[in-house]
Amino acid sequence: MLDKTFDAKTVENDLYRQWEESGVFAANPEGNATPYTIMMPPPNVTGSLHMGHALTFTLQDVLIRYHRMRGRDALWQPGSDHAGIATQMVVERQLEAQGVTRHDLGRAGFIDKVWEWKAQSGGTIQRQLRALGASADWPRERFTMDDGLSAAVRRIFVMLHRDGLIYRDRRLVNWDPKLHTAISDLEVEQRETTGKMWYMRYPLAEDPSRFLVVGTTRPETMLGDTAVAVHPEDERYADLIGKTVRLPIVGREIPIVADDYADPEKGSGAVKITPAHDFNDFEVGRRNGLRLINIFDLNAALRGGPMELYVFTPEGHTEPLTDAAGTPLTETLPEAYQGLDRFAARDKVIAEIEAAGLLEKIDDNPMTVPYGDRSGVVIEPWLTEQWFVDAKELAKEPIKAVEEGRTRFVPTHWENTFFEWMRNIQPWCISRQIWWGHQVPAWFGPDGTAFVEESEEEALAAAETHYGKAVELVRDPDVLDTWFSSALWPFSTLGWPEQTPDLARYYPGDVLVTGFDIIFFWVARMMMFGHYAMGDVPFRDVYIHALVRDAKGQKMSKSKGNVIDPLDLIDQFGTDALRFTLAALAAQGRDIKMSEGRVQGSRNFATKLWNAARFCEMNDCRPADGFDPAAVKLTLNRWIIAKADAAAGKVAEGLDAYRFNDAAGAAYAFTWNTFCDWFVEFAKPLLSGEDAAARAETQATAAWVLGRILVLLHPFMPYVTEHLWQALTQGQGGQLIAARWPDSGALAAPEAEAEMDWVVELISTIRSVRSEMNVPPGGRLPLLVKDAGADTRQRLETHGALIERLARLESIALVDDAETKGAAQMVLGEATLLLPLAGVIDIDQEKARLGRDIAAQEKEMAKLDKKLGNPGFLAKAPPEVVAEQRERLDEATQTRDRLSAALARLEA
RNA sequence: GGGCGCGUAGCUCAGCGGGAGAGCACUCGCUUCACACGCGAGGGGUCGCUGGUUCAAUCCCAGCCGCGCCCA
Repeated sequence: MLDKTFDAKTVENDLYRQWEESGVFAANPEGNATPYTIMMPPPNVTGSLHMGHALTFTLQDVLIRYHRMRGRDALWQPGSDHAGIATQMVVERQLEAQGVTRHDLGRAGFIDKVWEWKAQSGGTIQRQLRALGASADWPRERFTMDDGLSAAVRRIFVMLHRDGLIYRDRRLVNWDPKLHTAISDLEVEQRETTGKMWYMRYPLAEDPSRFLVVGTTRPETMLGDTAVAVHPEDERYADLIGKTVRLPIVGREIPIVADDYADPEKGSGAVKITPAHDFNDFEVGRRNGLRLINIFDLNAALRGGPMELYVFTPEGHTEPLTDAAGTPLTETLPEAYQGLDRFAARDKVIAEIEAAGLLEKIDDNPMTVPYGDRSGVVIEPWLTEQWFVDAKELAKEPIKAVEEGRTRFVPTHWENTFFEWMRNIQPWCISRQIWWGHQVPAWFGPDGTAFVEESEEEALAAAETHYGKAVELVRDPDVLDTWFSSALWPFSTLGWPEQTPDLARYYPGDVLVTGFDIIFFWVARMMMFGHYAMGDVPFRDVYIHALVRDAKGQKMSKSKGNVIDPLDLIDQFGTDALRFTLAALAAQGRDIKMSEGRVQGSRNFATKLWNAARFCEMNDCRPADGFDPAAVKLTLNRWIIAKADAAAGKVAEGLDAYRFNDAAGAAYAFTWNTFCDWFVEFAKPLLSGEDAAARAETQATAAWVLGRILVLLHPFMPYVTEHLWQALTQGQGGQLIAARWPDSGALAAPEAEAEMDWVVELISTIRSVRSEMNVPPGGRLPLLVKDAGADTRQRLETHGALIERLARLESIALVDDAETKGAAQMVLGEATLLLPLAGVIDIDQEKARLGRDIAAQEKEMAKLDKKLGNPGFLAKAPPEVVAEQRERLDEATQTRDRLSAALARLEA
């Protein structure tokens, strides 16, 4: 016997272990079934489960469980990524607590520490995923730093390099002065602030009494200015183009150039150009052949010693500027500035400019400032040599694939975001100046020539060929962006570069499920590398889900203190409740506002289901051997079977279209509002009645429908459904997770449906009037039915017992002409229902009620009359629509007439 | 400034060319033999505003107002 409520805590762990140990999560590469593949977006190894994870992994698990039940060979590939910067920071912080730096340990020693840390703390999220019920193929779990995946990184790096799609270049990168590494554009957060615009006067070299006023938000960079730009059509400055100004403080003579970048409307119309410290200025420098001077060191402090000068090559790259003898040319900053932090330098520059009378004015200026998303410090555009991926070239195939629908975004509007980014993509800086990650497979010879190979041996061999003798090589110390290895995930996890059977079978995946925030970081890059390495899309569909927010719609964040921990919700309401809530709220294109109340509602639903099962158990509703749902006799049973069949169709339709909310809603509505609210109540008289055949059929039907419900709800609520399945079949039904999802559509029964819908309406009508007339809930009344047609008579005959029970009637009688004095009257179809309420009924109240009903019908009639009186409507609307409106008018008219007759009788 | 999305019942949201829906909240009633994490009955909406297309607009189009996100 089942307990009174479902206690999630007592069953979840055991059931999960049972599933996992039975091997049902595993893909079956040897089988004949068509694969269904989802590559789990690998969570960060330092991560722990937050609400966003809970959503994304719930939806993936729903899909995986659904398709597994449909008979597909489901592969859900789990794993995690090594999160280069984040992990290195975590481990460094730990070391710091012991007073040790990574430099004390050395590179190899530090990396050992990271692996130690991973062994201890790296499995957190995998445990939490299990708590969430995630049915991933755990023995296949991969980590981006695994040997195989690392080999894949080296292989594709070498391939891309040979194809010229990876190259080394000296250009501006986003430099994080705290972490001492380059980061990609995507790792830079643009924050809105109100800064200042300082206007400085630069004296003309040939006439120091004349000035050019330049505006800047970063005065300290003036130390690296190599030009001033004005707009070519700006008449104010036309005569100055080609002349030079003398840079204050430094004394450098720099040209005045004409470039569209200078906006005549903005400030003075003249703009200082610092090509080594601003992305826009870099482009101006390239167009105008300007010099570059890198004035900052890796801490973004002003440099001490001599600073090299660079120039642009005709190809747009940069190279050191040398004298005729090939000796690099340098400059040195004024001594007072050397070693100053960038912000201290700013103050000093302004003070000195002001003291020299060269400060024109200072304005407030709304602007965006770049911050490192990991370090939180202001990012410095910095001139340095890095490895880049030619993203523009690699983007071509993915763009085509989306244009041609070979990869489909759901909802489709994310295509725009994807196209927008992919068509304007910049070179991707992939090298990082940290230790934890895949070290760049490049070795440098004595003259700086790079040998890019998969191993040191190959590099040495290549170098020997190149130099004609064996030489010593130094490996590039940098590592690759974590996303570089994550981009290989859809095929590296399947064994690539080996041509494994798994790779042939499970690539490409069916769907990638993720949030929009990593479309660029990850989705786009998987598509680039997938096409490059595999010649095909990495997945057919990309389902982009919403962000989970708090109940007020605010983004959850630790600093706001509004984070809801999914594990707390699981603890309070059970995993099924959390999962069902997330799925039911996952409507396309709208963010999810999570609140405890919603989860509580889902918990209540689980309890409702539990109690329905308990009812079945108490009434000996057990699955019958050889039960054929198409062969049942009783209308009631044919009706609920048809409804269950339709519900299965709706759930499947929802899931097939990634409409999780529709799917969850359909299962919920059928379970609660059809099965529990009506069928169970209808079944009661039969289950306790004398007719053994009817009882047996109803028991078997109830068990069958409950089984269907468990199947339909299993993807959403795996624990309670599995537990009930095994309890109700007493272990004879196997595991629900491995049960077959039903085909639907073959069990429709329109006549049974019409009949039972009529019964429902009859009971509802009587209940409504009882309530309105304040009939005591326990009081049983006789029901008189006037003008009943053949169908009505037959239906009353068939369902009399349950109508009496649910409408609380003492009897049902057919009458020709009834004593209506003191009776409440209702119209249902052709028949009029009378509830004699002599002594109870307030005649005036009843008249008013009938009057309201009549008015409502007449309002409807007026609306339909108007529509049907419109010649345009009759001429242009589809005939079936016109017919439907006519029918509705007829119905309303007849109902109105019967209500009027009832009113007349009351007044007689 | 560019792009995307959203304004429907008190709240959170479905619906998206032909009868305004759900959950929660609210009101009233209920020890009805599965369930008070429940049962029954209700109240509540010029479907942001203004135009247009259409026989017909909450739904399609345009503009406006308000809100959010992304990018510059």
